[in-house]
Amino acid sequence: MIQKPKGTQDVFGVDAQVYKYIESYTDNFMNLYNYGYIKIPTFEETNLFYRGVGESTDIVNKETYDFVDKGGRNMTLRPEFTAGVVRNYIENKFYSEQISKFYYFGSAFRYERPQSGRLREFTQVGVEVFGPKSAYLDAEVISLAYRYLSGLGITNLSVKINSLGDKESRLRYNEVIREYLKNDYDNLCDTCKDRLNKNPLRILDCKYDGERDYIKNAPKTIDYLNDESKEYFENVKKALDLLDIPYTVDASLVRGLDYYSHTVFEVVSNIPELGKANTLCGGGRYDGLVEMLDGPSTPGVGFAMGIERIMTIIKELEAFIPKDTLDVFVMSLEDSGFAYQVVDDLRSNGFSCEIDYTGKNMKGLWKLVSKYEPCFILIIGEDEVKGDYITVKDNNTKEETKVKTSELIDYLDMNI
RNA sequence: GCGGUAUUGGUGAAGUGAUUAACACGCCAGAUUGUGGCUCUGGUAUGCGUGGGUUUGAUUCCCACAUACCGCCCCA
Repeated sequence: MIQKPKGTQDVFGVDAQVYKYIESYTDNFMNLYNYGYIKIPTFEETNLFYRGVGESTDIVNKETYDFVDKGGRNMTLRPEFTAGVVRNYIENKFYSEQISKFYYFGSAFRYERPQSGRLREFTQVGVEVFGPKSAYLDAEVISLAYRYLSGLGITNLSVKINSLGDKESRLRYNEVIREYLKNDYDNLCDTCKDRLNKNPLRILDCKYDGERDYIKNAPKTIDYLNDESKEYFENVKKALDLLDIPYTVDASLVRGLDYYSHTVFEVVSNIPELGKANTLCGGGRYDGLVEMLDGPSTPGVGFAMGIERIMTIIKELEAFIPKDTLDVFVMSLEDSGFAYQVVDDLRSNGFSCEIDYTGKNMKGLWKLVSKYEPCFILIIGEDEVKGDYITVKDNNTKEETKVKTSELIDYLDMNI
């Protein structure tokens, strides 16, 4: 028997309802903020992710699904969306506009060891905004993430923010941290020794070294921001206060991807079912990325969140109660096939409708009624066909009414 | 990629080196051929993740592989 590939899942039943609910909620919600839906390719040239996400990241180093297509091209299944959205922005020359706001919703792929809340094919929803560099915009994106999640009924959220500063601040900070860690080099874990050269910021984020006091007391990026970066960060915080978004500044928050600058943030949930996979949303500002991918220098800001983790919470909190709303169940007690015509007619008129196809007797048909819980039950037997009427039973009041066949649609319209 | 635990029907599961693999839910049929969700009766794994091995005999022991979950790592 062929099984589904490792780290993938079939989504059906209640899960599928929750998934579709989130999807349509997303469309409505993003419309409120005037973000436009964008659908980008599931795979791109491998190089895009190398340059966009960053060669020093694990995502690109060892977690991508790479393949060579029949034309000999190196391709990669998208491990995230930002690089692809930026590529689209540049390729379609959206930079002729003052501002571009996009949102996306779809699968991303990472070759990882699966665990709960961590899949090889997983679903991300996210936004990217290009053009203006405004603290209000950073705050909009953060508040959007927060309100999106609370709008889904998720209550136990916390927002963490930090600033990495601009390029100048970051370079200066890198020197400071390297100097600070010079004496501690031998105590660092192997990955952090490597990080010291490539991306020293990440050491603060290390689960192992990050727990040691020496690292906890290490210089923080926010202490080495230049005046401009410092002011920008202050303005973001002010804007968040203005919007009444609760947040905490977490100086050790640096995010794993290379492209971030200035504002970085995460939204985490503290419900135990998520375990360690409790980061619902991660994002920030990436002012250098468009330029890095051969576009004109353009500021950008965005985030991504994981739908599967959101689904876990929604189900746990019972924030979403799925309802089967079948309008009508049709019972056929004669064999002219007339009942099937009625079903077709009802569906054409916008009523959700079901009928039995397995030739059940009365008992079995009523069992189906119990299962589907329709609003109305139509009984079509020989008497009805002969008399040109249909017996309509209201499943709430249990009252039965004889309705002329030609007046059935009107009757249901008035009573449903 | 490293370490650990697990894998029995549609589902939740009990169980044993050798006769019919418990129990419960679900599903199917009947009691009840024009009114149900209750009850009762019967049916429902030629099989115990896959492939090897040990054995007179393995679902039970051993090995490998696969998958799931937990920890590490990483992140959504």
